[in-house]
Amino acid sequence: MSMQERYEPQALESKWQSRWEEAGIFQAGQREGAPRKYVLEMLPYPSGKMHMGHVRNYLIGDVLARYYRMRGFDVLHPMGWDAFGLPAENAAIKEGVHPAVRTAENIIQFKAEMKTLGYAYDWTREVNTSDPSYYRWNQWFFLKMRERGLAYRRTSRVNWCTGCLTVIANEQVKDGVCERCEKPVVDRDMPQWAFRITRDSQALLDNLDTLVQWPERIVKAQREWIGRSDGVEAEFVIDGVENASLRVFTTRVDTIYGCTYVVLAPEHALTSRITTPGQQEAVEAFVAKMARQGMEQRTGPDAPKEGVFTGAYAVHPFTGEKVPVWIANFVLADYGTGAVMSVPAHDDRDFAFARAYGLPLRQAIAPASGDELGPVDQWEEAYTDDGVLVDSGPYSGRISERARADMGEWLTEKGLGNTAITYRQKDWGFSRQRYWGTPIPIVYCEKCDPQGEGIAVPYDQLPVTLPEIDVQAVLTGKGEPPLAKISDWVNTTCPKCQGPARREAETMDTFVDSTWYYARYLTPNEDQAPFDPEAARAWLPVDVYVGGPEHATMHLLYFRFWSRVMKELGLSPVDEPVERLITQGIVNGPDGRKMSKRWGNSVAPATIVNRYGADTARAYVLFAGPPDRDFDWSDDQVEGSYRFLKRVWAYAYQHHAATRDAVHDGPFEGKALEIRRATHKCIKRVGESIERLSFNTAVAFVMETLNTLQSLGAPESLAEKAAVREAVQMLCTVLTPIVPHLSDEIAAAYGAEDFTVTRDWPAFDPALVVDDVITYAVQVNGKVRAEVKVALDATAEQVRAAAEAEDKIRAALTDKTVRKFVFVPRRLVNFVVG
RNA sequence: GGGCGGGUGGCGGAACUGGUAGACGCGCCAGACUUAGGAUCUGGUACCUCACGGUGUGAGGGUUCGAGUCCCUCCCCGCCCACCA
Repeated sequence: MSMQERYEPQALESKWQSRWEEAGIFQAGQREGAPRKYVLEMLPYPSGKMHMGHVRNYLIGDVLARYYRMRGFDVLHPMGWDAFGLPAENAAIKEGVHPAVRTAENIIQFKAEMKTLGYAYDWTREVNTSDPSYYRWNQWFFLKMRERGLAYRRTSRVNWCTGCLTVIANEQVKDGVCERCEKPVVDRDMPQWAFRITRDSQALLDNLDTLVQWPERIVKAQREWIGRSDGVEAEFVIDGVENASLRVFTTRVDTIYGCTYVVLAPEHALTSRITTPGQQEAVEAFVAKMARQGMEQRTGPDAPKEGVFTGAYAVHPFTGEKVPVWIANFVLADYGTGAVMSVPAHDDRDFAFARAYGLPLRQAIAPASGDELGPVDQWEEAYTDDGVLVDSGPYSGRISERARADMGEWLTEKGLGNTAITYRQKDWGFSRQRYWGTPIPIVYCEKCDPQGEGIAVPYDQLPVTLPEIDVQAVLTGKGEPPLAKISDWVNTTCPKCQGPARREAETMDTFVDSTWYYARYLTPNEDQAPFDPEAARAWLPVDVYVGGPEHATMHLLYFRFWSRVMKELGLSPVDEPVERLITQGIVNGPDGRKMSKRWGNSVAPATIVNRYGADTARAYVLFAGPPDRDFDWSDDQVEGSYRFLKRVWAYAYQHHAATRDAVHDGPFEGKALEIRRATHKCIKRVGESIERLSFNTAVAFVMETLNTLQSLGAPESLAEKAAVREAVQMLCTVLTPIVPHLSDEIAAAYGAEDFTVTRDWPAFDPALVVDDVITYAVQVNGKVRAEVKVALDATAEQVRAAAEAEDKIRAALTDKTVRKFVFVPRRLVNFVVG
């Protein structure tokens, strides 16, 4: 095959893309008996256009997928669409286009754009989460989980827009007002569906230790998010109110003798019962104000501490003293018991609150060092460290840690409390008042289900599909949930009594869709189950999962939770869905700011592909820096990557005619040997770089190799020609994970009839990756004074002799005593002189 | 406030296990080919110094024959979480 002089990426790239597709080389499950690798990137929400973050994300997976294939694995590398969601629904409200229509258009565009980048996907497994054949299994999972008590209905707090008269998402609340109508947003308690993820809080926490190939920061973020605290609950009986007592949760029961009052969340069930008539007005006003504020405002970064006295007193379990009961904004109703004991001397928040309201301080802990802190009323801040208990009755003199254990035991014995473990993690509320999502397969029948708990739609009636709608009339973003407006959909018959019933009008959070999609790719057409458990045994867990670190605590926790559920249901063999997680950094604009419309600093992938070709885009994005690091876009560097590819092309072109048929069995000496050495070092280093995800250095090593080859000049002898031919072939081969189109084109020009990615990753010759002459640095007292070249296997004595023969070294050693001679094989020697 | 990253030439970055700091690329300088080049090729390029030599990885200290890398103290930048008792 001939080769043209100019590198013209556009034409050759689409040619190879179609050839790969025709040959079906990226379809998984074709390599009988080969070990398997499942490489996955987080599936995208199909907006109309890709951005550079997508390009980078998929590229990381793509390089690995191609590389593993060359390493002999049967690789599964699928792609699909997280197709439900808010943007399409918002667009529908604004423009009146049906979300399904818009989403379908977007998918076509997005997919076409992805294809221009040459990703090695198995498109035969494409999944669309908005397709009934997919979301029916969301419904199936929901019913299974409900049977197990893992999905339930509860009352919980939502953002209620006072203008739109509807529930809105957190992202739609800006500074306490609705971003659409700018009316105030308030908290409102409403019935919601939730998944009992907290059942597995401890397991999810424990299993983090097994995720050794996850980035430390993600593991830490999850640990923090689950937020286990070990402490005690202690009971405070309300003075003078029949059968009223409250429990506080504390991790610092050792400070309890310093407790001078207790504080409840305004929403605490006891608040209204214990408030004295004199305080009623103030308390009600405060509670009302809190309800108006919404959580954002109330507990935000610089919300001041505010509270009010209820008039009630509670009995301190240890001292029997009566301490006042307050309510305050900073106490959270949904954490611990919704009540805290206040120890202003030893807690920062309590200190600030006590100071603001003139409440008393009492010291209960002294520094273990014996340092005196002075009178507690004059403290500038709380003393929050552990220490030795003081003024703590029988516990005085004990150290904090011991005291905690002893006091917990005492409370348990007296029936005034118990040790307790609390988690920050909350159950996952997943119902949404949206149209564009999975319908929750529940109906309400007043006759069979007067409590309104919901009756499951029978499995054989799944899927409950979304009805056709008049977009303009239904998707208004206002009032009751869209589906509630479709009377012939929402009105149905009760599966139990066949009488009239209403369907649940809420839909599922789109995070449900992304909990298990990776398993759907295994058998995307399965219609008896979400997926075939047999295939799951073959392919799970996912070997490599690539996505943004912003998913640390939501998606990746839901995903792990769901994996456990799938195992319980006998569908999947594994607890943990993913072996190795890679989180990629952000691609910023050239100005260092996040690419966005606002700054006008976005660079569209399509622009780069059109101008330079996909391979340049690929090489640049990989070369720009390590995958987990952010980088700023640089047009100049793109140009540099393009230049590099042109140079590869030029080298191949230049020697094409003379070397493409050159065969030589050896020996290789002189220049031919140099060429081969460069080639084999390149194979070794690129492979090692890819293994450790250092794609930028992989590219750099190929550049370096090319520099070396070029400086060696045109081949003359047959041996040299054969060496150049090998060099070109190997360059194409090791470059194919990075720039696959260029690689295949050059390889074909050199006579290849295969695809480079279907080759085995080349083995390097170990004899060729070490030079036979080594340059040693010669140091005197740790400073480099000279270099010497010696044979590879030179002994310490030989290197020392060579070093001492250097003028500079001789001069530096004159009149000095060599106290020590350090020899580091193949690197340096150091004369330590005095 | 907490957690996690990160501070290395003019810039992006390299140095994987303590061993010649600055690979590779961009930019810049000089030259070649050119009517011209923002095309391509060749050479140079950490800083100070004419040179000998010296100085350099955010600052300061330490360990070591030897520190970008390990230890201690501190400063700055970015991201995430944030009144969780």
